[in-house]
Amino acid sequence: MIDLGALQSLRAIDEHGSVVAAADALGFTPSAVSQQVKRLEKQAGVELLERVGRGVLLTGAGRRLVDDGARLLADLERVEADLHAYSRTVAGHVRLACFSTAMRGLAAPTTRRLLDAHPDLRVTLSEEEPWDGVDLVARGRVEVAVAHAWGDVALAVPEHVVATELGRDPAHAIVRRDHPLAGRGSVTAADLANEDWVATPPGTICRQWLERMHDGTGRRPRIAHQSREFECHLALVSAGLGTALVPRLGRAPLGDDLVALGVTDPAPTRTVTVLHRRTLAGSPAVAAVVDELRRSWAAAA
Amino acid sequence: MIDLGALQSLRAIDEHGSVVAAADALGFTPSAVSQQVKRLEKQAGVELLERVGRGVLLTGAGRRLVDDGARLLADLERVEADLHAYSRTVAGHVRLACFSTAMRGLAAPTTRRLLDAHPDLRVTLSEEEPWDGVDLVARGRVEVAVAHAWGDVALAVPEHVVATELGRDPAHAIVRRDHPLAGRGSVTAADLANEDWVATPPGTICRQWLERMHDGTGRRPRIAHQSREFECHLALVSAGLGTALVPRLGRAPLGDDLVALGVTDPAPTRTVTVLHRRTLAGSPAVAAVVDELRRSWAAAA
DNA sequence: ATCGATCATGAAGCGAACCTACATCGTTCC
DNA sequence: GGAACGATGTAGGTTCGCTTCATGATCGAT
Repeated sequence: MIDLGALQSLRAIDEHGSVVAAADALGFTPSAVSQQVKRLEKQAGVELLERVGRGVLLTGAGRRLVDDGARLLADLERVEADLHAYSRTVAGHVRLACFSTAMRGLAAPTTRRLLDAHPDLRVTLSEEEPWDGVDLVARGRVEVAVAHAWGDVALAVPEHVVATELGRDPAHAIVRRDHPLAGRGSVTAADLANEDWVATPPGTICRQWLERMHDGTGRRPRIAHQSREFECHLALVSAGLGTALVPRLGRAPLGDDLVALGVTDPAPTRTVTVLHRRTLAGSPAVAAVVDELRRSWAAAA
Repeated sequence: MIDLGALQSLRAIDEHGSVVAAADALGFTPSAVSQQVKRLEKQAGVELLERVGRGVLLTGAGRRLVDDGARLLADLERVEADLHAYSRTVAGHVRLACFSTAMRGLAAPTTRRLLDAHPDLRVTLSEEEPWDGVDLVARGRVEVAVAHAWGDVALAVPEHVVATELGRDPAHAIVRRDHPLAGRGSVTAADLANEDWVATPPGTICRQWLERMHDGTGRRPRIAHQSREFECHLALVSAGLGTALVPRLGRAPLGDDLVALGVTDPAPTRTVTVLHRRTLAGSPAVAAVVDELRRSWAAAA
């Protein structure tokens, strides 16, 4: 790899016109500068200096190297300066992991605003299963994650990760307007014991919550249809094929034929939290992302 | 200044996920990699790694440095590769010094063609007094110069500079169509002994030649008007204010009212040469510039 | 809960890299 | 032709950086 110290010396020779002057400017002896260039020539396999008279001149390759290298050295200084300014500027690359509905309902508009407000900020979104969020943050694969936990169960996070609660996101029972319960503003879990359900696949958190909701009734929910996408749930309900339990966050607008019912006893709500490593709290970029997520949540509520 | 070796180590830690794995990949011991990062932290004044569990993770500043540094390291490799390819590609920066008329008549169109043919080539033109050309090349201030010497006097060049003759450029006597000599295809210096001259200022090469042309006649030329610009000479001749001795190279098209007369005994011609350092002959960029100049000259002749 | 394995990092020592001092050679100017 | 100047070799010493070894901390398994 090219030695940047030697490259600086070569540039100084070009700038000051002689090895002596360059050495003088750099605080070295002329011999040192001469040896640096010789080493550079050896590892590059090209002649860089040419003796003419009692001085030296850059060869073609030498000039080329100085021209290109000047940009390189300038870039290096810029990187160094940026690093020093790191704790004062919102810039750099923040990776943000979200579960599906938070991606649609929260992260997408938030990121749009962030990029508009901070031109030097780069945000990369990735959709991840909610239970992976904590791990991704803890292992440093992402800077920020949006995760959720159903009900009151606090999210278990390692000591070096900090979780900020955004708020609670309720799930509503979605029924057709011609459904017997459609007129009620809210219903209890017991009211829904006999529904045919459109559910997410077994093992998903939403599915588990649907089953938990039936714990008090003594029977299992009747799963008539299943789909990963809540958009499909709405379509199935619309077609009169069952009832769906759909989180508010990221839910598409309901058609005129559908009604969302609040559910209580127990209330199916999930707690949405933002996660980041404790040390990254000092990063203005991470702080900006977390702040904007909180602001977006508050604005939507 | 940031140590690029340490930067590579930091990147390896990010890539491989641990100090041990990074050291393994780089052929170092884990201790060495750890110490490199420590040094980097000290000189940057920022924490770059954070211990979590029995491993490490990049801090915010660390990630920033790795992101920015990756581009830097890639640039460095590109520069190195370009240097190795130097002797095979027409690229880089060539500075070309020209005297005024060669700039207009030769260098401008030639450079246009060069840039079109070689997108990675950069050419910088500078107008210089002709007698400076040799010096500029010899001292490495420009890569290529176009110079001229009047008559048969060969240009004196140092041993490490090579001069390539492009050809000879005649000066014509410019007279009005109603001038008594206008009908003759060519005239002798003696024919012109009684003209009123439009000349360049004293000390210029063109002025010297005008005086030399009168050596055989036993008298000095009558300088009626003087101007640095040959464009002005033509205008003055047009206005019937005298006769001008104007080189063919770079001469603007003559109006219908003007006639150019060839001159002999002695013939005022200058030899135009291209100059470059001997070692730069190996540079494809310099070779391309010289070749194209020769081609342009041949095409114009 | 304990032991062993894994990982990062410190201290000590050694080797190589790199700079200084000095000498030499070529060039230029007086 | 000699003196000054500039570049570059050589020898030597200092410093820097890697390895070895030891320590502390954490995680997983028995």
